Amino acid sequence: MTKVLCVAEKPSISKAVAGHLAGGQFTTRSTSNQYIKNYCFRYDFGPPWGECEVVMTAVIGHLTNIDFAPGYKNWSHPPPFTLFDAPVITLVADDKKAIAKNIQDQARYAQALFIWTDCDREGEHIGSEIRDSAKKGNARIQVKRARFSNIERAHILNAARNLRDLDERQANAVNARFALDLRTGAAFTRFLTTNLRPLGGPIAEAMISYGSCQFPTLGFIVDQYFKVRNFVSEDFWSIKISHKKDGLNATFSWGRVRLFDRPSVTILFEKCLGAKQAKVTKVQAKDTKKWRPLPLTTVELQKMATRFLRMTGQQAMTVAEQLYNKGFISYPRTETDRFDRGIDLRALVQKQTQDNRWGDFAQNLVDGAFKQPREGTHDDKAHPPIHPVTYVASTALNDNERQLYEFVVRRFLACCADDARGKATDIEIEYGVEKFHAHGVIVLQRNYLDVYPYENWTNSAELPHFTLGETFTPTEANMTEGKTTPPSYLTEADLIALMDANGIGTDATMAEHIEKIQVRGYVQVVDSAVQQPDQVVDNADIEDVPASRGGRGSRGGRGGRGGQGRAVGRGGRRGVKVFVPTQLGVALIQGFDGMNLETSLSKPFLRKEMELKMKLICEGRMTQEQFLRESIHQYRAAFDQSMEQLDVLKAACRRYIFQQ
DNA sequence: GCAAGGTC
Repeated sequence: MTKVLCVAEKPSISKAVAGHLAGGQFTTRSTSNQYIKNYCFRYDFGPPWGECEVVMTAVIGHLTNIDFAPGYKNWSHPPPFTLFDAPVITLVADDKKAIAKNIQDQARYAQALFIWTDCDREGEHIGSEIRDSAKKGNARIQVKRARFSNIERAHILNAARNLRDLDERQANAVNARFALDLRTGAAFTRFLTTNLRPLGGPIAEAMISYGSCQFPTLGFIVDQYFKVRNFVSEDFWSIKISHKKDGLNATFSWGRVRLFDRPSVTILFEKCLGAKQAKVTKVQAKDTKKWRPLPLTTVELQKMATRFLRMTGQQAMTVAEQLYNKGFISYPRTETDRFDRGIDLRALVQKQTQDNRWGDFAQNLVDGAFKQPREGTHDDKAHPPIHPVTYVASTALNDNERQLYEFVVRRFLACCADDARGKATDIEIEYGVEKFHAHGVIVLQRNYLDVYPYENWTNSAELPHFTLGETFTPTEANMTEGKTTPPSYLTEADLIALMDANGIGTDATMAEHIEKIQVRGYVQVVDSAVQQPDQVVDNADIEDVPASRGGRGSRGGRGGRGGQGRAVGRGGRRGVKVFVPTQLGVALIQGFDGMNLETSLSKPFLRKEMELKMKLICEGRMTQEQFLRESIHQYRAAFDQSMEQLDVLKAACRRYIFQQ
């Protein structure tokens, strides 16, 4: 009988797949790694394999790592620039040796190796590592790969009958990234650390690292810092009308919103008052709805956890992993925001009916209110959206686990419920020559909102009844004045959103990068209520520094970030944690920006370009060698310029760290 | 002692 070795990317998958293939009939053998088990069973893979004796096992992520050859361990000799073309070696990490050995040993007895790693780029690369280990034990072993994106039984059985080949290109793309990140990271880190430490003071013993993800992340925070500091507040004036009728109040806002010139507003306001009567020019009532949320991705989970659960992204991921490892929720690292049609969502909803917090809501879904969730546009083809897989009572969980599990469940139930529905009314009036409008919503059916307290429909005010052509004298008409407010610093949710939009890091690593730049002393987390108040137009010395994205508060300045932020009052949001750069963080970004490198290291573009080139490798339109030649050349040029202009960097450090 | 990517 054909003997087959199956290897998954993580222990949980090997267990789940073995369970499906063996139909529960397998024997378990432990290995010398405490997390890895070998599952033995029989399975018919169909032609050409037929009935096989199977050993199913796993790795724990990547098996190997790359490093420089021994002659390049010293930080100053040979000089860092040599790292751009120093020889690198691939090694099995110490803590992975037993895992690699297990695969090598098992391969000896097998005619075929079936790889069950995640179906993404990293998974393809891990597959190639598994293959290399297996071939050390059995050079002639045949290698195949299963393609699957969830661990539903039917899906897994289908994958087992339709084995493919490993995608060498994707593995190569990952190889290329590894090599480039190592060379650039090590070269710049050694260069910065050895050259800036002599300046003394707080950085005398600091490790000053560069990384293709940590620097752009720091860049976002420094950018925002200058946007806040360079913000110039402007006075504006507006007109507000309100009218009481039938015991209800309607507030009308001005068609021009606001103007930055007081005399003009005064004249317009007086014209309004002179008209005495306002006339209703439009009455529109229409059905409206507030959309239920999309299925949950990692990025969204982190954003929500930092906003509503008082956790950092890093904590949220740790807790999510615990819940996943205990079998309560699905795999927590996913970019996918759409469920495969094959997944039995109703069955998952059913499991939640026993809870005394959301059980009734779940029961109502089961009884007919269930709606197939909305489908987002992201699909990593490796994992489904995050969802609860079994019910767990809150008493079996610790505080953080309970909170996060509750969020995952509520989010899932909200996805499977109907949109909230309401009636929106828009009233437009003319008062003198000026137009004003009022908008009101009445919520008719809360639907998903009943199970999802993280959202509400708050702008819902019921308007009095108006008829077209009706005239009235407003109860109140006022000229108001205000000041544009500065944008606020980035919250962790903002930062994660920026990283996501710019392709910095992956779902699994974003939180780590944010953590890293704190550990390095580049940024700090502070309470926005403490930081915010005095951030308007002080420090004339940096007045001339252009904020790179968006610039100063524009006329009508919305006080948002990138156009999508909430307008935040001058006092900031009390208790909200925000990121501000340290003097070192500002010095590094200003220093690098001051050197005017052809390719900026503090902006996300370089990383984006690398992602693009990795895609080209995957599509066969670029080779790994070509990628490395071009990218290394590019970074090498930036490195040479940095060496030449080291003084600019040092000056920035002196200026920001020593205030000279 | 350096990166970023897996996963425990």
